[in-house]
Amino acid sequence: VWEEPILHVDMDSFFVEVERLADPTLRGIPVAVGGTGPRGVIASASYEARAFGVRSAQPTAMALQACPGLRVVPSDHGRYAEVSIRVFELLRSFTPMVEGLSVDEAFLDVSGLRRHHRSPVEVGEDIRAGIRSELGLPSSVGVAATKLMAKLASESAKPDGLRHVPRSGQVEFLHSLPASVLPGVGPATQAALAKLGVETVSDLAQVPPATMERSLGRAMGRQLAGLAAGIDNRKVEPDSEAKSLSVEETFDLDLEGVEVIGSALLALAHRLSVRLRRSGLSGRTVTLKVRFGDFRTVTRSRTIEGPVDGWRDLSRIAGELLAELDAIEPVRLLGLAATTLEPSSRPRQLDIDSSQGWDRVEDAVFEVRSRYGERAIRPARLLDEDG
DNA sequence: TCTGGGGTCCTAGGACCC
DNA sequence: TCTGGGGTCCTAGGACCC
Repeated sequence: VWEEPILHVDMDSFFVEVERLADPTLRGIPVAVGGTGPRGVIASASYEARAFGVRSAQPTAMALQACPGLRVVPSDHGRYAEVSIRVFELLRSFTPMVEGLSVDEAFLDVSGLRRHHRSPVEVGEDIRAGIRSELGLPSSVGVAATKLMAKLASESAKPDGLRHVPRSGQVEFLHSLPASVLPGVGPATQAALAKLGVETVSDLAQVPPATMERSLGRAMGRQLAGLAAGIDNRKVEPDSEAKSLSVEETFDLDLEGVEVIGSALLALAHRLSVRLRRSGLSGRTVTLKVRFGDFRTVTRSRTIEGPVDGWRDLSRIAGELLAELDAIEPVRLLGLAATTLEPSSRPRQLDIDSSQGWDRVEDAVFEVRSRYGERAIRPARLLDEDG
């Protein structure tokens, strides 16, 4: 039986490397992928750019200050999604026990591969070689006994490397690290931990679990107490169903005026509807998100009896939720989410119903769009905006 | 330099039911 | 007349992750 059967596979600077496949002049220089507008942020930075302090989630303007020669490439998520599908196909050709964490990251349980491989490390090297030869992309792999250790191992293997953390050495490896490496420990939790005098994982291991639960909450306290002690029983769970679908947009300039805001909301409803229908899903809960000029952010949601996936319904509910807010200007961001998802059945109604005519129109519109692209047909209100 | 977009999970309060 | 405990659902906000 293999002692360390968990692999964490993580693509290196994924968006940047996909862009480099298409444009080799981007190799060997500081490059970042992200928003190029006035409010853009960096999504992925090359290692050459990281040497200048460029980081993901950093405002693009700030990245350019830090690294004046930086090439910033606008992101193309459709293409990254296509490459991601090929990466996951390759991973699943090794084992079905693949749990995706994002477009460029996955856990694998390779326990079942003992007949064909000498060790989990050999599986990891085969995976890296496959991603390199079939897709032309670099990746890093962590091999360990648990998810936590495998993830930390891949992190320390980057870029383009593999690290194996044997079960016997894992506590020592873990305790030397800052507490912020643990999953769920971000800025707020870090500050709470600092009040308890905790900086490293070994500090954390000294704190009584009851104290942790009191200052961090029940779930987080329990989880961290366990992880610090090296206990991580989380299994690799092959992919589960989506719980929400959402779209949002930050505008280059804050929106003012109900007409303008209404049009923007309609555009979002339309985008969300397309994504729901492509996924064959409908939502029973619609959530409107509004970020104001001062960055204050509020959400308003409504759960309804029958699920919706059409832009007319989404737009109407979003408009009603918007009307419930008193001061709505200026608007920096609008977002729309569908949750409490269920598969769309969309049975044909035989009786005459006021919604039927519109359902048929939406079906026809959907058909044309899926054949000619999203922009082929849009609500008339959107035409003067971008088309 | 000024803060993206797409997600997941947790908490807490209130409504409602048994 | 006053007071239960538990479970589920809904809403809003927040932390976190990539």
